[in-house]
Amino acid sequence: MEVADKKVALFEAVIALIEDGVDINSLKVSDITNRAGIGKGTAYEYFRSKEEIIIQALFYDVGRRIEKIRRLLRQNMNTRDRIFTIFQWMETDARQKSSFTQLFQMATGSFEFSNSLKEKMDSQEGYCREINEILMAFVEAGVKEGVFRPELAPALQRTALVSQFMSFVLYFHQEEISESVSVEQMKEFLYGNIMKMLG
Amino acid sequence: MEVADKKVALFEAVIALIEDGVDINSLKVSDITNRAGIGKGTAYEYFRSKEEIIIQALFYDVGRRIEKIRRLLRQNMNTRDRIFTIFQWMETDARQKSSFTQLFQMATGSFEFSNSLKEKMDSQEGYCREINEILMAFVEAGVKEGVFRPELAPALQRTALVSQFMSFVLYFHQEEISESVSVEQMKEFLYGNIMKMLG
Amino acid sequence: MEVADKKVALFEAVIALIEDGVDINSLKVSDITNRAGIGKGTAYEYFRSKEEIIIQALFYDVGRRIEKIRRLLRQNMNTRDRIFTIFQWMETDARQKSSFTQLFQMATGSFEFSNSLKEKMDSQEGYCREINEILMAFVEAGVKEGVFRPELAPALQRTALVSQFMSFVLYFHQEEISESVSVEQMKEFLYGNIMKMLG
Amino acid sequence: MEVADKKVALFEAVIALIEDGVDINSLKVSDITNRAGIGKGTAYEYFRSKEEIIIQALFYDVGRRIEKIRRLLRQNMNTRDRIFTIFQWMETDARQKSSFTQLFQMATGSFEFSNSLKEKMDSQEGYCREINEILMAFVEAGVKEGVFRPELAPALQRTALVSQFMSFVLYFHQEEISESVSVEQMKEFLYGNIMKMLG
DNA sequence: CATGAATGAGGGTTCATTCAT
DNA sequence: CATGAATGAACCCTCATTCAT
Repeated sequence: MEVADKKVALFEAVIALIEDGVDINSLKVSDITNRAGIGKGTAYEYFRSKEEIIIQALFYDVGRRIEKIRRLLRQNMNTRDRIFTIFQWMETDARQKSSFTQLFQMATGSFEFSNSLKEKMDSQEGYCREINEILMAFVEAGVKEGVFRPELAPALQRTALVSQFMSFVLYFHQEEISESVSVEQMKEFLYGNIMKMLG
Repeated sequence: MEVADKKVALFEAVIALIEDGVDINSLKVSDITNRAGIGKGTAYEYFRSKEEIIIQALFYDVGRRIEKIRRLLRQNMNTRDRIFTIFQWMETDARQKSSFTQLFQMATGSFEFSNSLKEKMDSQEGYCREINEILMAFVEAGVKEGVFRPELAPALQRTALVSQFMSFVLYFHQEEISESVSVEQMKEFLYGNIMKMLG
Repeated sequence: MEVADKKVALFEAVIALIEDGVDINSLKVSDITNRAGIGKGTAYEYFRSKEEIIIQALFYDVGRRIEKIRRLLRQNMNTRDRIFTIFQWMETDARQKSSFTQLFQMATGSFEFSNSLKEKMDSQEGYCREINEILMAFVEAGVKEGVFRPELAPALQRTALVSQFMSFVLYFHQEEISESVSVEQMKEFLYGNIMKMLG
Repeated sequence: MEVADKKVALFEAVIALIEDGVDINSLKVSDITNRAGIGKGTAYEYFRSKEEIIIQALFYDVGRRIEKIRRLLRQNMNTRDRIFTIFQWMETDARQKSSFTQLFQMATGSFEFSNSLKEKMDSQEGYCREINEILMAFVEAGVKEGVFRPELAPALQRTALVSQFMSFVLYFHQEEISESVSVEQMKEFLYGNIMKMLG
C-alpha cells in the first residue's frame, strides 16, 4: 500500500500540474516530484522513466473517471437522464486540460510523446475500448428503451452521440459562446440534437 | 521575395515533417532546415526562435487551407453542395496529422508549446475567427436559402455544424469504423444529421 | 564475532562478483549487499564507504591466498617442487579475474579507484611486501639449496622468478597459446627458464 | 582535416589526463573537453559517447606507439640491438600509466569499461595481433640470425621474450628495486635472461 | 547574406549514502 | 543493531542558439 501511495502521489502531481495548465510535453521530473512532495530520485524507485510516470498518471486518471461514469450510469434511469448524467460528468470530470482531453488527443493521434513508447500507446486503446463499450451500452439501452431508432447501425448511433458530447467540451473552450449561451441551454440543445438524430 | 521564399521553404518543411508523422514537440531545428534544404543558421535570419518557425508554419498552412475552402465556397451552390464541399476539403486538406488537427488541439487548449509564447497563442484566435466567419456565413446562407431554421441562434447552428465536421475527422482516426462504413456513407449520415438538427 | 561475520560476508560477496566477471568499477553497493544477503544500510554499519568495502575485500582475499601459499611452502621441499607448488596455487587461486589479477593491476598502477583513497593504496604495499618476503625467502632457500647462483643480487633473482610467474598468468589469458600448449608443458617450460636464469 | 584535428585534440586530452594519473574510469567528459580546450557539446559532434572518445583515444595512442616501435625495428640491426631498442621504446613510450599499460590490462581482461562496448573490445585484439606480429617477427629474425634456438616453438620463444619486457615495466613500478639497480643494469640483466632462455 | 561548427544550459537518470523505523 | 525507502549530487547527453568565416 505504501508503494501504491507513492505512485498515486506522483500521479496526482502529474494530474494537478496538467490541470494547472502545464503542457504535458514540458513536464519535468523535478516539477512532478516537487509537487508530489518527494525527492527526485524517489520517482525512479517506482518508475523506470519520466514517460512511464506521465503515461501511467494519465491512465490512472482516465481510469478513475471512467469508473465514475460507469458507476453513475449503472443507476437505473432513462436515456434523457443518462445523457444529462454524462453532461454533468463532463462538466466536473472531463473539462479543460484534464486527462480526458489528453486522451482525446491520443485518439486523434497527435500525442506521440516518445517513439519508444508506442507500444504502451496501444494498450491505451484499452481505455478507448472501455469508453466505446460504455457508449455502445448506452446506445443499446436507448434502443431497448425505444427512444433510439433500432435500424440505425450502432456505430453510427455512437458517432452521433459522441459528436454532441464533443460539442459540449468545445463549448467550454469557446469563451464567446459560453458567455451568450448558458450551460443548461447548451445541454438542452445538444440533447435535442441527439434525439433528432437518433430518435 | 527572396526572404519570403526562405520563410516558405521552412514552413513547407515543417508541414511536410508533421505530415510525415513527426510529433510537433520533437521537431528539431536541424530537421526543419535540412528538409528545407537550407543551413541551420539561416533559419535564425528570418525567425527569432524555433517556436516562431513552427507556429508561423502552422498558421501559414491553416491560412492557406482556409483560403482554399473560402474560394471553394464562393462558388454558387446550395447548402448540400457546400456541406459536401467541406467534407471533400477535409478529406484532402484537413486529414491526418495536418495542421488542421494541430489547430483543433490548439482549440482544445492543450497545445501550449512553451510557456513564453502564450501571447502568440492569442493571435491564433485570429484564425479561429476566420473559421468562425466562414461558418457563420455558411449558416447565414443556409438560412437565406431556407434550409436552416431561422429561429435557432446562429451560434447554436454553428455548434451543430461543427459537431458533424468533427465527427468526420474522428472517422478517419477510428480504424474500426472506417473499415465498416464507407466514406460516402459517412458523409451522407453526417449530412443527414445536420439537416435533422438545423432543417 | 558477529561483526566479523558480516564483514566477511560482504568480502565474499565482492570476491564472488568479481569472479563472476563483474568489473570492479561497476560494482554497486546494492549488488554487494544483495549477494551477501544483508540489507544495504547494514554495510554502512561496518564500513564508511563502498570503496572501503571493496578495497578491504581485495585485501582480505589476497591475504587469505597469500596465507595459503605460505602454508604450502612451509612444507619441506626442494626448489623444483616449490616452483610447481606456486604454479599449482596460481592455477587454482590466482587465475582469472581474481583479486590476484586486481592486485597485479594495482601494482602496475592503474587501479586508482578514486582520488580520495590513494592513502589506502599505500597500505596495499603491505601485501606487496608480504609477497616480496615470500619471494625473497624463496630465493634464499634456492641459494641455500645450491640450485640458485649466490652471486646474483636477490632482487634480480626475484625479478627473474616473477617474470615466469607472470608469464603463467598471461598464459591463461591467451586463448591462442593455451590451446596449442598444455598447462604441463608450459609449467615445464617456465621452470626451465627459471633454472636457466638463476641456476 | 579540421575534423581530424578536433578528434586528435580530444585524444591528446584523454592521453594527457591518463598520464597525469587520472583513472580511466573516472574521466568526465567535461574534464576531457576542458583539457582539449573545447566546449563540452563539441565532443558530441565527433563522437557518439564518452566511451567512444576514450576507447578511440587509447587505440590512437597505442597505434601511434606501435607504429613507432615498428619503424625503429625496421632499421637493420642484430638481436641485441633490437632488444635494447624495445627497452628504450618502453622507457619512453610505454612507461607508467600510458595506454600501453591500459592495453596490458585489456589483455588481462579486467578493463570492462562498459557492457555495451564489448564488441569494440574485440577489435582491440587487432592491436594485440599487431603486437603479436611484431614479437613473432622478432623471434623469427632471432632464429634466422642464429641467436635463438630454432627447435623451440615460436609461441614459447615469444612467451620468454614478453616475460622480460614485462619485468622491465614492473621495474619502473617498484621503487625499491629501481633505487638499488640502475636502468642499464636491469636492461643487461633482462637481456642476459632472454639469451639464456632462447640462446 | 548563408552557413554550420561550437557552445553550454538544461534535464533525465543513477546510485552512494543517510536515517527513521 | 538492521533495514531499505528516500534522497540529491553528479554526470552524460541533447539541441536551440550564436557567430566567425
